[in-house]
Amino acid sequence: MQRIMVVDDEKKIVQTVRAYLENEGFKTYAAYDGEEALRGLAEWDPDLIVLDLMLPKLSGIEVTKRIRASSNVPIIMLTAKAEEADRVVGLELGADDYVVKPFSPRELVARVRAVLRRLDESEEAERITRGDLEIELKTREVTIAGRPVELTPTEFDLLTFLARRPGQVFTRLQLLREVQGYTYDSFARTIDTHMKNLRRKIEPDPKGPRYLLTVHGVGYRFTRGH
Amino acid sequence: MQRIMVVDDEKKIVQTVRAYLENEGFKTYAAYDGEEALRGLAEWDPDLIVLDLMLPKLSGIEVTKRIRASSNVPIIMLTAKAEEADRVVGLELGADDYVVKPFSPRELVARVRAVLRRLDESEEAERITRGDLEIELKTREVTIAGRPVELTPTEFDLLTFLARRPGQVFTRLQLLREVQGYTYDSFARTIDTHMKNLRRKIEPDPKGPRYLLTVHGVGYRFTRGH
DNA sequence: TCCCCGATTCACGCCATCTTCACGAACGCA
DNA sequence: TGCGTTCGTGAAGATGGCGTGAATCGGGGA
Repeated sequence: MQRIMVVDDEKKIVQTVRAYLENEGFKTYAAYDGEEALRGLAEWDPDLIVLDLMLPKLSGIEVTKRIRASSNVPIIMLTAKAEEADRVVGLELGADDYVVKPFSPRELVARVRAVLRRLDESEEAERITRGDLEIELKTREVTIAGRPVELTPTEFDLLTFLARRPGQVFTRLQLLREVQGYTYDSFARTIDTHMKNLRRKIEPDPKGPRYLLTVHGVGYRFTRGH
Repeated sequence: MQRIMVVDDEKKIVQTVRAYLENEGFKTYAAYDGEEALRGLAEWDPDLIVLDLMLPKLSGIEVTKRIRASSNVPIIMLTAKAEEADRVVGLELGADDYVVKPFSPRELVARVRAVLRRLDESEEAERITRGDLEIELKTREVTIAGRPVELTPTEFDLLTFLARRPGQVFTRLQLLREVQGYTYDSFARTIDTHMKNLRRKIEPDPKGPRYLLTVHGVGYRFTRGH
């Protein structure tokens, strides 16, 4: 689960943003001024920081500068319309995106997802190899022990998502959200069917899966070891 | 790291554009009039120039003319709507693309990437051969099993883009952007029609395509292997 | 100005894929 | 071991993506 630190001196904003992020499956932390933000970075090691530009004690700009001295954690800035010049400075200092106040929490969530996704695409290879399983991302080709396997779009996305994070357990709802955008009014057990179909296609013995493991009472995960 | 020179007399624009480009991993330089631009070219040897049309001392047109006297560096022009005539002159003089003010910095960044990528590709091969299909890049001639095929400009660009990257899957939006420059509100399924027409022209059996393959739920790709 | 060609948009029918559902099997706790 | 819960599965139905022909748009040339 990805960890987001929200930094703003307006408690109400922090509260709202956190609520939305938590609701989307992120773990969140709060900081209410620049000093807390820097402590929070050291202590929590968040995967992304949502940072207000106007902060007591240390300004957002200053905080960004100090963060960048030691870390590449992605930063999304919250700015008021009037602070355009500062926004530019923020980008120069290495903020990854910004959102103008007043913003809709949904938009912020979308940006957070976008930045994290962009990052993790750019960081990672073009091929995932896990034992006999190979996933070629650019061509969306999958082979098992060299033999090509035909997957539907959803199957491919699901497999790729899990195989990127071996060992990590996801609930059906999390997987649903990953795989079919974020519509939460669907039937979680749809995932079961995709798993069945995936197993049929990639598991030598679908009854005793080597790759796609069930975690009873929780969800699924891709095998850790091999 | 690629080097971009930004030329505009409005400091604010230069500042914003540089921030965005830097943020995307480019190294940037600034010039605030035509003379500085020419000095900058000699001094910094940039990989691409973003050039405003309206400049003090030397106009953008004049600057372009002088640059082209000695260099093939790609140029992207910034123009106001009203300067349409000049834009045409600019393109005739060898600008590689233009962006109309007011523009979104993101769009400009996209154009920069596109021009650099295009360049990069054109420097490689002069002919693409894939099975019976031959694409002559300089003359834009296409033959299938030796028989010449008439393609429209868009069809040619689309086919070439895909054939350069066999196996790689692209969404309709990616293809649209490639083929018709950057447009934010177009209809992705336009690509379907181009595909249909292309298939009609180059596929022996358009119903069972050998070259241009559909990836259901994702987009299209040129066949890998054969 | 009109004409023509190519690009774009649109509507519709078909079919791959996704979703839902029901029921029996497997699991895990006491 | 017994029982409630969760999971696997096959099949049926709903969804939505794709191919296509045809209408419309738009720009360049006669």
